[in-house]
Amino acid sequence: MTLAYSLDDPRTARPAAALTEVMDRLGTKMTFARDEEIYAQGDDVEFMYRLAKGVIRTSRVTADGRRQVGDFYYPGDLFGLEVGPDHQFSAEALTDCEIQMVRRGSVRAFAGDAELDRAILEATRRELQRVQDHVLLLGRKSAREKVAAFLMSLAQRDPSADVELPMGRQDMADYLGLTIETVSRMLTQLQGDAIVEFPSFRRFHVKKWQALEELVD
Amino acid sequence: MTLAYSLDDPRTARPAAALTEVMDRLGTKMTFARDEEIYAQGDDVEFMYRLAKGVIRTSRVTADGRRQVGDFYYPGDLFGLEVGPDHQFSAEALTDCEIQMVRRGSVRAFAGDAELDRAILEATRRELQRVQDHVLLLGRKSAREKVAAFLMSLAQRDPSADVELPMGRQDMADYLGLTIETVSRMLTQLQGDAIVEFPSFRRFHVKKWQALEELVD
DNA sequence: CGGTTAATTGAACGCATTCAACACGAGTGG
DNA sequence: CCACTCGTGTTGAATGCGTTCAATTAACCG
Repeated sequence: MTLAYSLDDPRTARPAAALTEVMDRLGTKMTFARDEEIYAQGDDVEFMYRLAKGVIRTSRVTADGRRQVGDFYYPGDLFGLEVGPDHQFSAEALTDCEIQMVRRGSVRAFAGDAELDRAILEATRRELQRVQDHVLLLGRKSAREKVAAFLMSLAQRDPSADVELPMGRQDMADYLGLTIETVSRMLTQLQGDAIVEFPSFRRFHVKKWQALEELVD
Repeated sequence: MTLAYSLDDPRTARPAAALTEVMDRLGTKMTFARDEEIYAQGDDVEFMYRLAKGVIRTSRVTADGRRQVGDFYYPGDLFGLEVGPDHQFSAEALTDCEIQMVRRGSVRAFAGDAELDRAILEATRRELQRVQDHVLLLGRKSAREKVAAFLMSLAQRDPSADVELPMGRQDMADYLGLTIETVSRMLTQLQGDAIVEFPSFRRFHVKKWQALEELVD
């Protein structure tokens, strides 16, 4: 039932079965290497994408070179759902990726299926909600809270003991509206307070969930 | 044709005819007085709304009282398109308003009309794009640039010589992720540079479009 | 091992905030 | 018409958070 689906946490929700199925049938699976670009800012919007393996990042760059990371996408996530005609964001593979791609036109032609349209709408709505949370984070949170919220969201996605950070500090900074130095300082600070622990640069685990939650909202 | 429609500037685009028509047929027109609440954060998502007259603001407040304004809506705009089950934002009338309201269920029942679903999807997509622009503004722009971008967007909406500001300084600040004092300082600064002029607190016009554009991107 | 990139740390700076005082405008009543 | 008040906006001075610039350290990879 589609309604119950919409109640899910937008961070972890998965696209509706109808959509997944159609994409598998009509689309192509492609692989991208680490740091490869999937589409560029300004490209025509031609495809819909579902990430099967790996992690990707969307970002946009202003005329004078400032970069804003839109979001990070994990296996199961749809991305590239832009208004078009051309991409406002670029998408790059953070790790080696497998991506199911399907032409928009193919999906549209196959439609008439109201359930399919609904699934795309649901995916767009979840995207909207995530972006709105991002707005709150950028507009009204301190550096410490931003970094805490970011680690929290990763830890929620990946419930394993040790959470992997597929992105570097610069990506985190550009997502959070901070500099790498500030991100780094906040990470060591959170570690100093024994709230999280970093066995290596790209790996951490939460030690005090409650303290982290209090920082986040 | 729906495709051409999606190419429009999301700030000024209007909902597709199909949707407008259905909302008029099935909905009710209600009036709200200045400062009245249309729905509250946490309320069930029951309706879709189209603003007929006036200006409204959506906002959300964190547990510790920090406020983030989501957006401002003008006549013709759809709002309240949230993921549900309950509103993450509240909506308040900035001026006396007339609002066309229609139950989600009514729209859904009337559907089967693929065009209708498409129209809602389009509206959601435009909303998404606006929020994404908001992210860029909050994450990577200085106070001066934020205020300039805000005035710019208002001036584009309202092509008349004198643009009215339906919102107060606090609303602007909470939209831009700043304090009222900073907003005020930037306004006087932009006025000092003869880029804009304020004949009164709630009214301005652009004097140097080019200088303003350069500040915005 | 070096050589290279990424991350951390330190110190000085600057933009936006905070706290406080002041100005302005609208509304009310004498 | 003026005096008073209240809400809203502006301005000033001091503080502080995050940035900037620079140096150092750590990880990765041949």
